[in-house]
Amino acid sequence: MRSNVAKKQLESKTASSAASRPYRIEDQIGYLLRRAHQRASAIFQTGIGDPNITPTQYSSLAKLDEYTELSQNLLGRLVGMDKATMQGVVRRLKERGLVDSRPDPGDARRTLLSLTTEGQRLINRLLVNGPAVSRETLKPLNAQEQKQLLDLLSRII
Amino acid sequence: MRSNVAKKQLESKTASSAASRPYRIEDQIGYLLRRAHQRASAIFQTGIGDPNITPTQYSSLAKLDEYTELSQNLLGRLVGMDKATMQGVVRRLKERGLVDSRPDPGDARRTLLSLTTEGQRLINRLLVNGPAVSRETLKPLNAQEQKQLLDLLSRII
DNA sequence: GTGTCATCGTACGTACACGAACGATATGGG
DNA sequence: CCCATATCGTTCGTGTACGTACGATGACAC
Repeated sequence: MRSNVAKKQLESKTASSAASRPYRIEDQIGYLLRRAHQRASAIFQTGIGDPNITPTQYSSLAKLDEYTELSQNLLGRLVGMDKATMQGVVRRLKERGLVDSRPDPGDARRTLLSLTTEGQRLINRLLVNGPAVSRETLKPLNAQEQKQLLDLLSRII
Repeated sequence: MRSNVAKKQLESKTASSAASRPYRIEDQIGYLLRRAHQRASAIFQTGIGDPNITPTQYSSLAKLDEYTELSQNLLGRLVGMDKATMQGVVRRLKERGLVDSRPDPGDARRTLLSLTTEGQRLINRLLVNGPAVSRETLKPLNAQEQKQLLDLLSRII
């Protein structure tokens, strides 16, 4: 009841200014990002070619393919993951024999990660499907809009 | 080694067509959505006014404020959450005394959810901060770009 | 060399997110 | 009325995601 009064007051107040519309959850950037990320993950899972590989695992394997050898911490920074999160991702990849680790000879705090032969073989295969997954996710937009969306997203990160 | 050969072949192949650039993880829509969602969540957590309320809990409380009473399943559809995920969110909100439930008199499968007095008071307070959180998240973009991003995101959901 | 401070990896707790399986209930066709 | 089918909510398992705290190591000042 108190809220209804408050809401009505807010509505009449904002209705007068054309620029600000009423606050709706569905129009908020955080909500839209959550939903869009959900859909992208679902498309990834069905299209990447291995249902047991997650988006974060895929990013990690792809970065190791690119750099050959990386410390766990640096890998985390490159793929935008917290070190605590990275720890879990790496542990699972090691358990599956996709990633190997050895102590850094120059810095005893570091663990150097690299792909195993099997991990190399897997990421080579998955990378083929990557473009199709992105294409499917962006399908509702035309080429110019797709480019724009990627640009806008990278600017709010 | 095998991958390096493959990568070079891919590069030289795609370099010839101007439209398709080399495949980089950082430019993929899924990766950008994950990073953008991370940042939005972080801003939400520090700005919404209660560090113990998560974005999904906030959406749920806001929808209950809007509709007064909803079944758990319908609430899940309105905020874009799986029923299994919804179950955990609702359980935590009930444990904290923010949400109440009663059996649907007309359908014994359903549970009707509503805000408690405390839940109503909390969401009224948090909704005040909602616009500032969205504003901060979109800060790197100008007004037209902000509008465009919201439009593009809603179209790929 | 010693103390101070930062960095790296680990461990624990909390909270999404979803697939799969399950039991209870509802609904429509026969 | 009865059965097939669908829906609703729960439970289990796996995997992010992050805050916090911790111990080991490294870097640097003094």
